[in-house]
Amino acid sequence: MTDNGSNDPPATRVGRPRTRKRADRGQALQERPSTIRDVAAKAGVSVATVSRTLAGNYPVSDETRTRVMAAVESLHYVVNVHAKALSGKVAGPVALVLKDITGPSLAHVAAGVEQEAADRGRLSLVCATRDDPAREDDLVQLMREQHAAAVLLVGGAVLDKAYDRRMAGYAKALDAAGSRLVLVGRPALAEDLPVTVVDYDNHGGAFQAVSHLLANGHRRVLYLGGEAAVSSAGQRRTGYRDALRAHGADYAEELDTEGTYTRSSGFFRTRDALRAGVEFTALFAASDMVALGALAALREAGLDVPGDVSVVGFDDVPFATDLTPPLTTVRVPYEELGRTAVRLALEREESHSGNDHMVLGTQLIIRQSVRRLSW
Amino acid sequence: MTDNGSNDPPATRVGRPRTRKRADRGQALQERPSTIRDVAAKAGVSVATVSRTLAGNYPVSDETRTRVMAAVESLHYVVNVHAKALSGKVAGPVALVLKDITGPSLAHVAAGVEQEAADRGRLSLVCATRDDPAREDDLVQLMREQHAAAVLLVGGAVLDKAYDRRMAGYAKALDAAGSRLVLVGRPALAEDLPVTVVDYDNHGGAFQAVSHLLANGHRRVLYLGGEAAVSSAGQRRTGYRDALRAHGADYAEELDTEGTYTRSSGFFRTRDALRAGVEFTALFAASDMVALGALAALREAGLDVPGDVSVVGFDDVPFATDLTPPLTTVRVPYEELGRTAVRLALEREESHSGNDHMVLGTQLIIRQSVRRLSW
DNA sequence: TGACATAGAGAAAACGTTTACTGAACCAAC
DNA sequence: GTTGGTTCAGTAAACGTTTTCTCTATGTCA
Repeated sequence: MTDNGSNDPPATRVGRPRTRKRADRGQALQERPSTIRDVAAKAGVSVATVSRTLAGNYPVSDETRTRVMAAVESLHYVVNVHAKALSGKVAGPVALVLKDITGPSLAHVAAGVEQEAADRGRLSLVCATRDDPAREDDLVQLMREQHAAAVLLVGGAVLDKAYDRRMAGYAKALDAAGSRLVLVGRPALAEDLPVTVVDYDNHGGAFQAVSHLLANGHRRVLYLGGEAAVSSAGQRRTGYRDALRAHGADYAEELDTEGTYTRSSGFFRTRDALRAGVEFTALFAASDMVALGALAALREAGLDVPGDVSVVGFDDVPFATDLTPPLTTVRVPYEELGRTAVRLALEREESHSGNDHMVLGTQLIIRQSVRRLSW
Repeated sequence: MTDNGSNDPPATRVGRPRTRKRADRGQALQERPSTIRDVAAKAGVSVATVSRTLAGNYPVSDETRTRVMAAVESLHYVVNVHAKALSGKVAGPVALVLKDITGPSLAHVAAGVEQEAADRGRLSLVCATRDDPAREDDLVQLMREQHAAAVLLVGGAVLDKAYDRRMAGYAKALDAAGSRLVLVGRPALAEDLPVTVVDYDNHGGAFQAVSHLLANGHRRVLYLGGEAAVSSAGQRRTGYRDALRAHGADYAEELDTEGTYTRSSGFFRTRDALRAGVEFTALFAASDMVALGALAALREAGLDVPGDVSVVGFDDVPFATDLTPPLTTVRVPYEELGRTAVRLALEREESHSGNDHMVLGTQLIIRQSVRRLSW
């Protein structure tokens, strides 16, 4: 025994036994992916040299480079991102949290996000909450662990009393983990928090749409609005009311309906209004899906659009132009929305400053579902 | 100097200087996310204990647990996935590579993939190639580095001569990195390779559609097919031809057209056929987008559907039921396609065996765009 | 009371990279 | 000839976890 305190001197790390399970046959059967060490061994150089050769930011002799590359090739070596990330060389992904990627507008937001992220060398993670608010919590937590550079919560916020508090929690938690919360298509929060908000002009869009109808001589405009609890629905409704007021048109309770942003809601509300004998010459649907349902109900009732009733939608879904008649609607720059969200978040990550709140404009697309009323 | 070979004994790791840049003010300003070590220090325990407390798979005294949890809470600690992955505790994500998430069918595949992946505790990465075949190479390479459990190449394969070779390369490269290539909505490869293929019955769908038209008395069916190079287009075209032959109907060159799966291609091909005086009482569009264009062209020509011309589409896009008239079309189980792809790949990852090739059936959805021809 | 299991905790190896230090070899300049 | 700068390569620390050993204390059972 020496006077060495412990019973065994810690073996130097160099010779540590690699427990690699090599397939004995030539078959690439269940072989564990090769590491930079394997490459180094095969090329007869150190791991540092391999790393530097691959990074290409350090002088390496031609001869060494050739040997390393050959080894990489023959071993099918591919760098392990986790190890790379651990030593601080990998930028975090962009995480997209939405209700359901299947909706036409959300898909466009997703496309914009993916594009901008890819252009900036980031990966995109997407997760659907499927309308389960509890899942939003889980997903934010998950993305925090993933060290996402930005976590985008897109659309469909239900503004209950806990909403602001919940978002504040997300913002702080994500900030502490080094990532940024981005609210897309949701209103800004009251409190001053580490959060980026990219929204679009719901009020203005509705105002434009209704103004267009009023300018065409309509006085009684049925409004098929969204649910009060959904953030965008409130703004669109206010846009509707403000437009009426601004043009001195009649407001009537019976014209101002509320329901979900779905086709069936549009269908039944329109049918109910017709059956109840509510009078209207035009109809503004708070989403194109709702407009779709309304068109079906009007058709069923034997009414012509725009002959008997004029219709304006909201969203400009891709097939709006293929409906009968082609639908006049409010275009929302969904793709731009996604792109902007990513851009703002990543710019802030780089420069630690920048714009935190942006509201994109909407545009009325005039097609053939509105008729000029002449008395 | 002692006889120690090196000039400095390597300091024991315990006391290594942590270069943590602590914000001096109370503000959580630019503070680096806290690690398990910080938690351990704050709780006055070892990192091992913290890890075990959080994993919950090892006995820990109540008192210790409380202290650890308090530290976790106050430091906003969140585990670092990269470190976790490095020590082998994280399952790889599912990677989805597609042309453009905006297309209605691809969005549904993506939704299916995301759902199945989430149900199995995996994340979903999505990347768009934007029709740039070179990007496919890059993305496969990227996903290999990400250690994705499965890499799904979805739809839109251009079958040039290099296609099989390219896929073979992907399959082998991914396999060597421990992940699985899955071809979704693409035909199987000739060679025996580590690849999973999930396709749907393009031939059968087209056969059904055309048979339906023939059964309704139509003899001359204009076919608006896809580009020969696209994998699904060839199969659908063969389905069209086989149905004609099976029912003893006429085949005519002028009826068998080729173009892209786009609305405008459908529009112009239909218009051209009408202008050229090609005779047909029915029309089969190889995609609903093409059908949309065809409907527009027919409307423009003052022809009624299905009064003058019957129309069948392919895909069953969500709004097919809202067209005028509601479109009879072939439904493809896109969501199921995505789910199955993920399922097969992950089952294979677990059990190292399982089904490698699956073809999902299609279904003819009869609506109101086909009229029975009576002579 | 001794043998032995068990609960609870710590030290340190291992995961696969990148990179800050070193160091050797070579060359140019004084 | 020393000095000093380049070029190229190796050693080992660092990244943040998990987990295998160890070890101590505290039982329990005969």
